Amino acid sequence: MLTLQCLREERDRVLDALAKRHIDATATVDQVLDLDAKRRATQTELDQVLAESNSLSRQIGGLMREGKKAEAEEVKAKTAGLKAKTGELKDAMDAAEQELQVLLVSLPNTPCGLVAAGKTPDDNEEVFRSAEPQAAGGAAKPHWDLAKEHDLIDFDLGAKVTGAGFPFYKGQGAKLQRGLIRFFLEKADDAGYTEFIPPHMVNADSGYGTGQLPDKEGQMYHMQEDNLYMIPTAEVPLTNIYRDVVLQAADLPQKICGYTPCFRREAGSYGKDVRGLNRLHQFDKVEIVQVTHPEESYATLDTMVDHVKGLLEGLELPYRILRLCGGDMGFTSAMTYDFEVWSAAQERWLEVSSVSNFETFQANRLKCRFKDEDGKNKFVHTLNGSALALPRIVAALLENHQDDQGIVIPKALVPFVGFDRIGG
RNA sequence: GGAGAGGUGGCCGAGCGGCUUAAGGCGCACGCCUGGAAAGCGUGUUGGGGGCAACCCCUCCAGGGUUCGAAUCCCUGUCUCUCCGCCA
Repeated sequence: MLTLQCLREERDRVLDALAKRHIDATATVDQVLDLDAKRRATQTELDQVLAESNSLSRQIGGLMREGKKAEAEEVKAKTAGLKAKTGELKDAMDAAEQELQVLLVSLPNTPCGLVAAGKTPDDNEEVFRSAEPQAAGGAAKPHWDLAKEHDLIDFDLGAKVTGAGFPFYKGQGAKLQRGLIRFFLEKADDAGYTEFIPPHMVNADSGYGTGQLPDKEGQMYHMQEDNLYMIPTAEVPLTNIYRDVVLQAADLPQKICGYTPCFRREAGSYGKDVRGLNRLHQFDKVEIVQVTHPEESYATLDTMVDHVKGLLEGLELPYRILRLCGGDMGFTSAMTYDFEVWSAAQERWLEVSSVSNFETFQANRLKCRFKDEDGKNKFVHTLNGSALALPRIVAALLENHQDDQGIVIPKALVPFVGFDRIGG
């Protein structure tokens, strides 16, 4: 959520930035500023009435103590009408505040200066590309065939037991999952991230804190009975650790990570690129999260990008990095880098990681602050990144590292999975 | 699921409907004292909002209610703890 202060002081900059998302927020922002002014005027008036009411009550208290009952009754008469008035003003305040909140929550984050104004994924800027993918020349088998051939993943069984998009991993396929998770967690540990195993369900406050609610309500599985949400990413429980927290400047940066399964309804995307591991309702992911000083966050974003690069290089996969354009960026992000790996059989790029700086957008909702040099509480910046999401990595590993007999496991991964090839 | 107890500042811990605009202690910060320190003394120490400012308002788990006045009384919710039941 954008801060009121920012809208008040930098209205034009905010509007320009939001224009990169192809949103004309002029009407909304001006309405916010109008409501804000109204709210403040009402508050001033309310404060005056409350001050008078408090003062009279104190007088009555004093008189009662001295036993001057008649005089107390006289003062009491003066309080008539004050209550109705405070009630009215409070209602006006609440109404203005609620309206304000609805509008504020509807505004996405402002893209940072480097972000281009494009509209579609085609307008994303490629900022890095690894060694060229090998031209398979149509010989490469798709991962769903390889998975079946080597009995690694059973999609039909998942469909029977749960539904489409919930596969079973078997034998070496299961070991590969477990090995990849360990590989990613060890690398995060080496980079100084503290590991957490968070809950896989969260309450509505947490969903709101990281921005899934109310914007993406329909994308999460909801347990109606207990009003809990299955996490769509570890970002939600991990970042919400910092909800309602005031940190010391010396505590920054906070670096944490965690492995969780992720649950996504993917409503509205049926039939689109859903073959094999391309799009699942449940998948595994290791997430890295940092909470930083506002001046450090973009340098931190670069180190997180480097971390993910290191992982993909360890897996010897061809990949590229995109800086998302305004039109393709998530609601809460100020800048996002997407990582895509090459699918040798599908002959297209698959997104495997998204690394974002949210600046104060989440911190404002989370009320996560730190005490700055002057002892004042200021909002931190939050960042996160997938490091990494498993299914498409598995797809790319199978497709890119296949040979005549089976699949070669990249050297760096061998100690974690416990074998150096599948098949053959 | 049943029964009971309880949520007060950074922490501990008092709190009779009005001298509580939250006692006292610990911790922390600053100052005095000291050759330096400890002790001692003094001052400050939740967060949010309004006002150019003096200052004012809100904040004792959350939301309602009673009252001129609520940390205190009533209702609802929530979380924690103890016991019983069930259970990996």
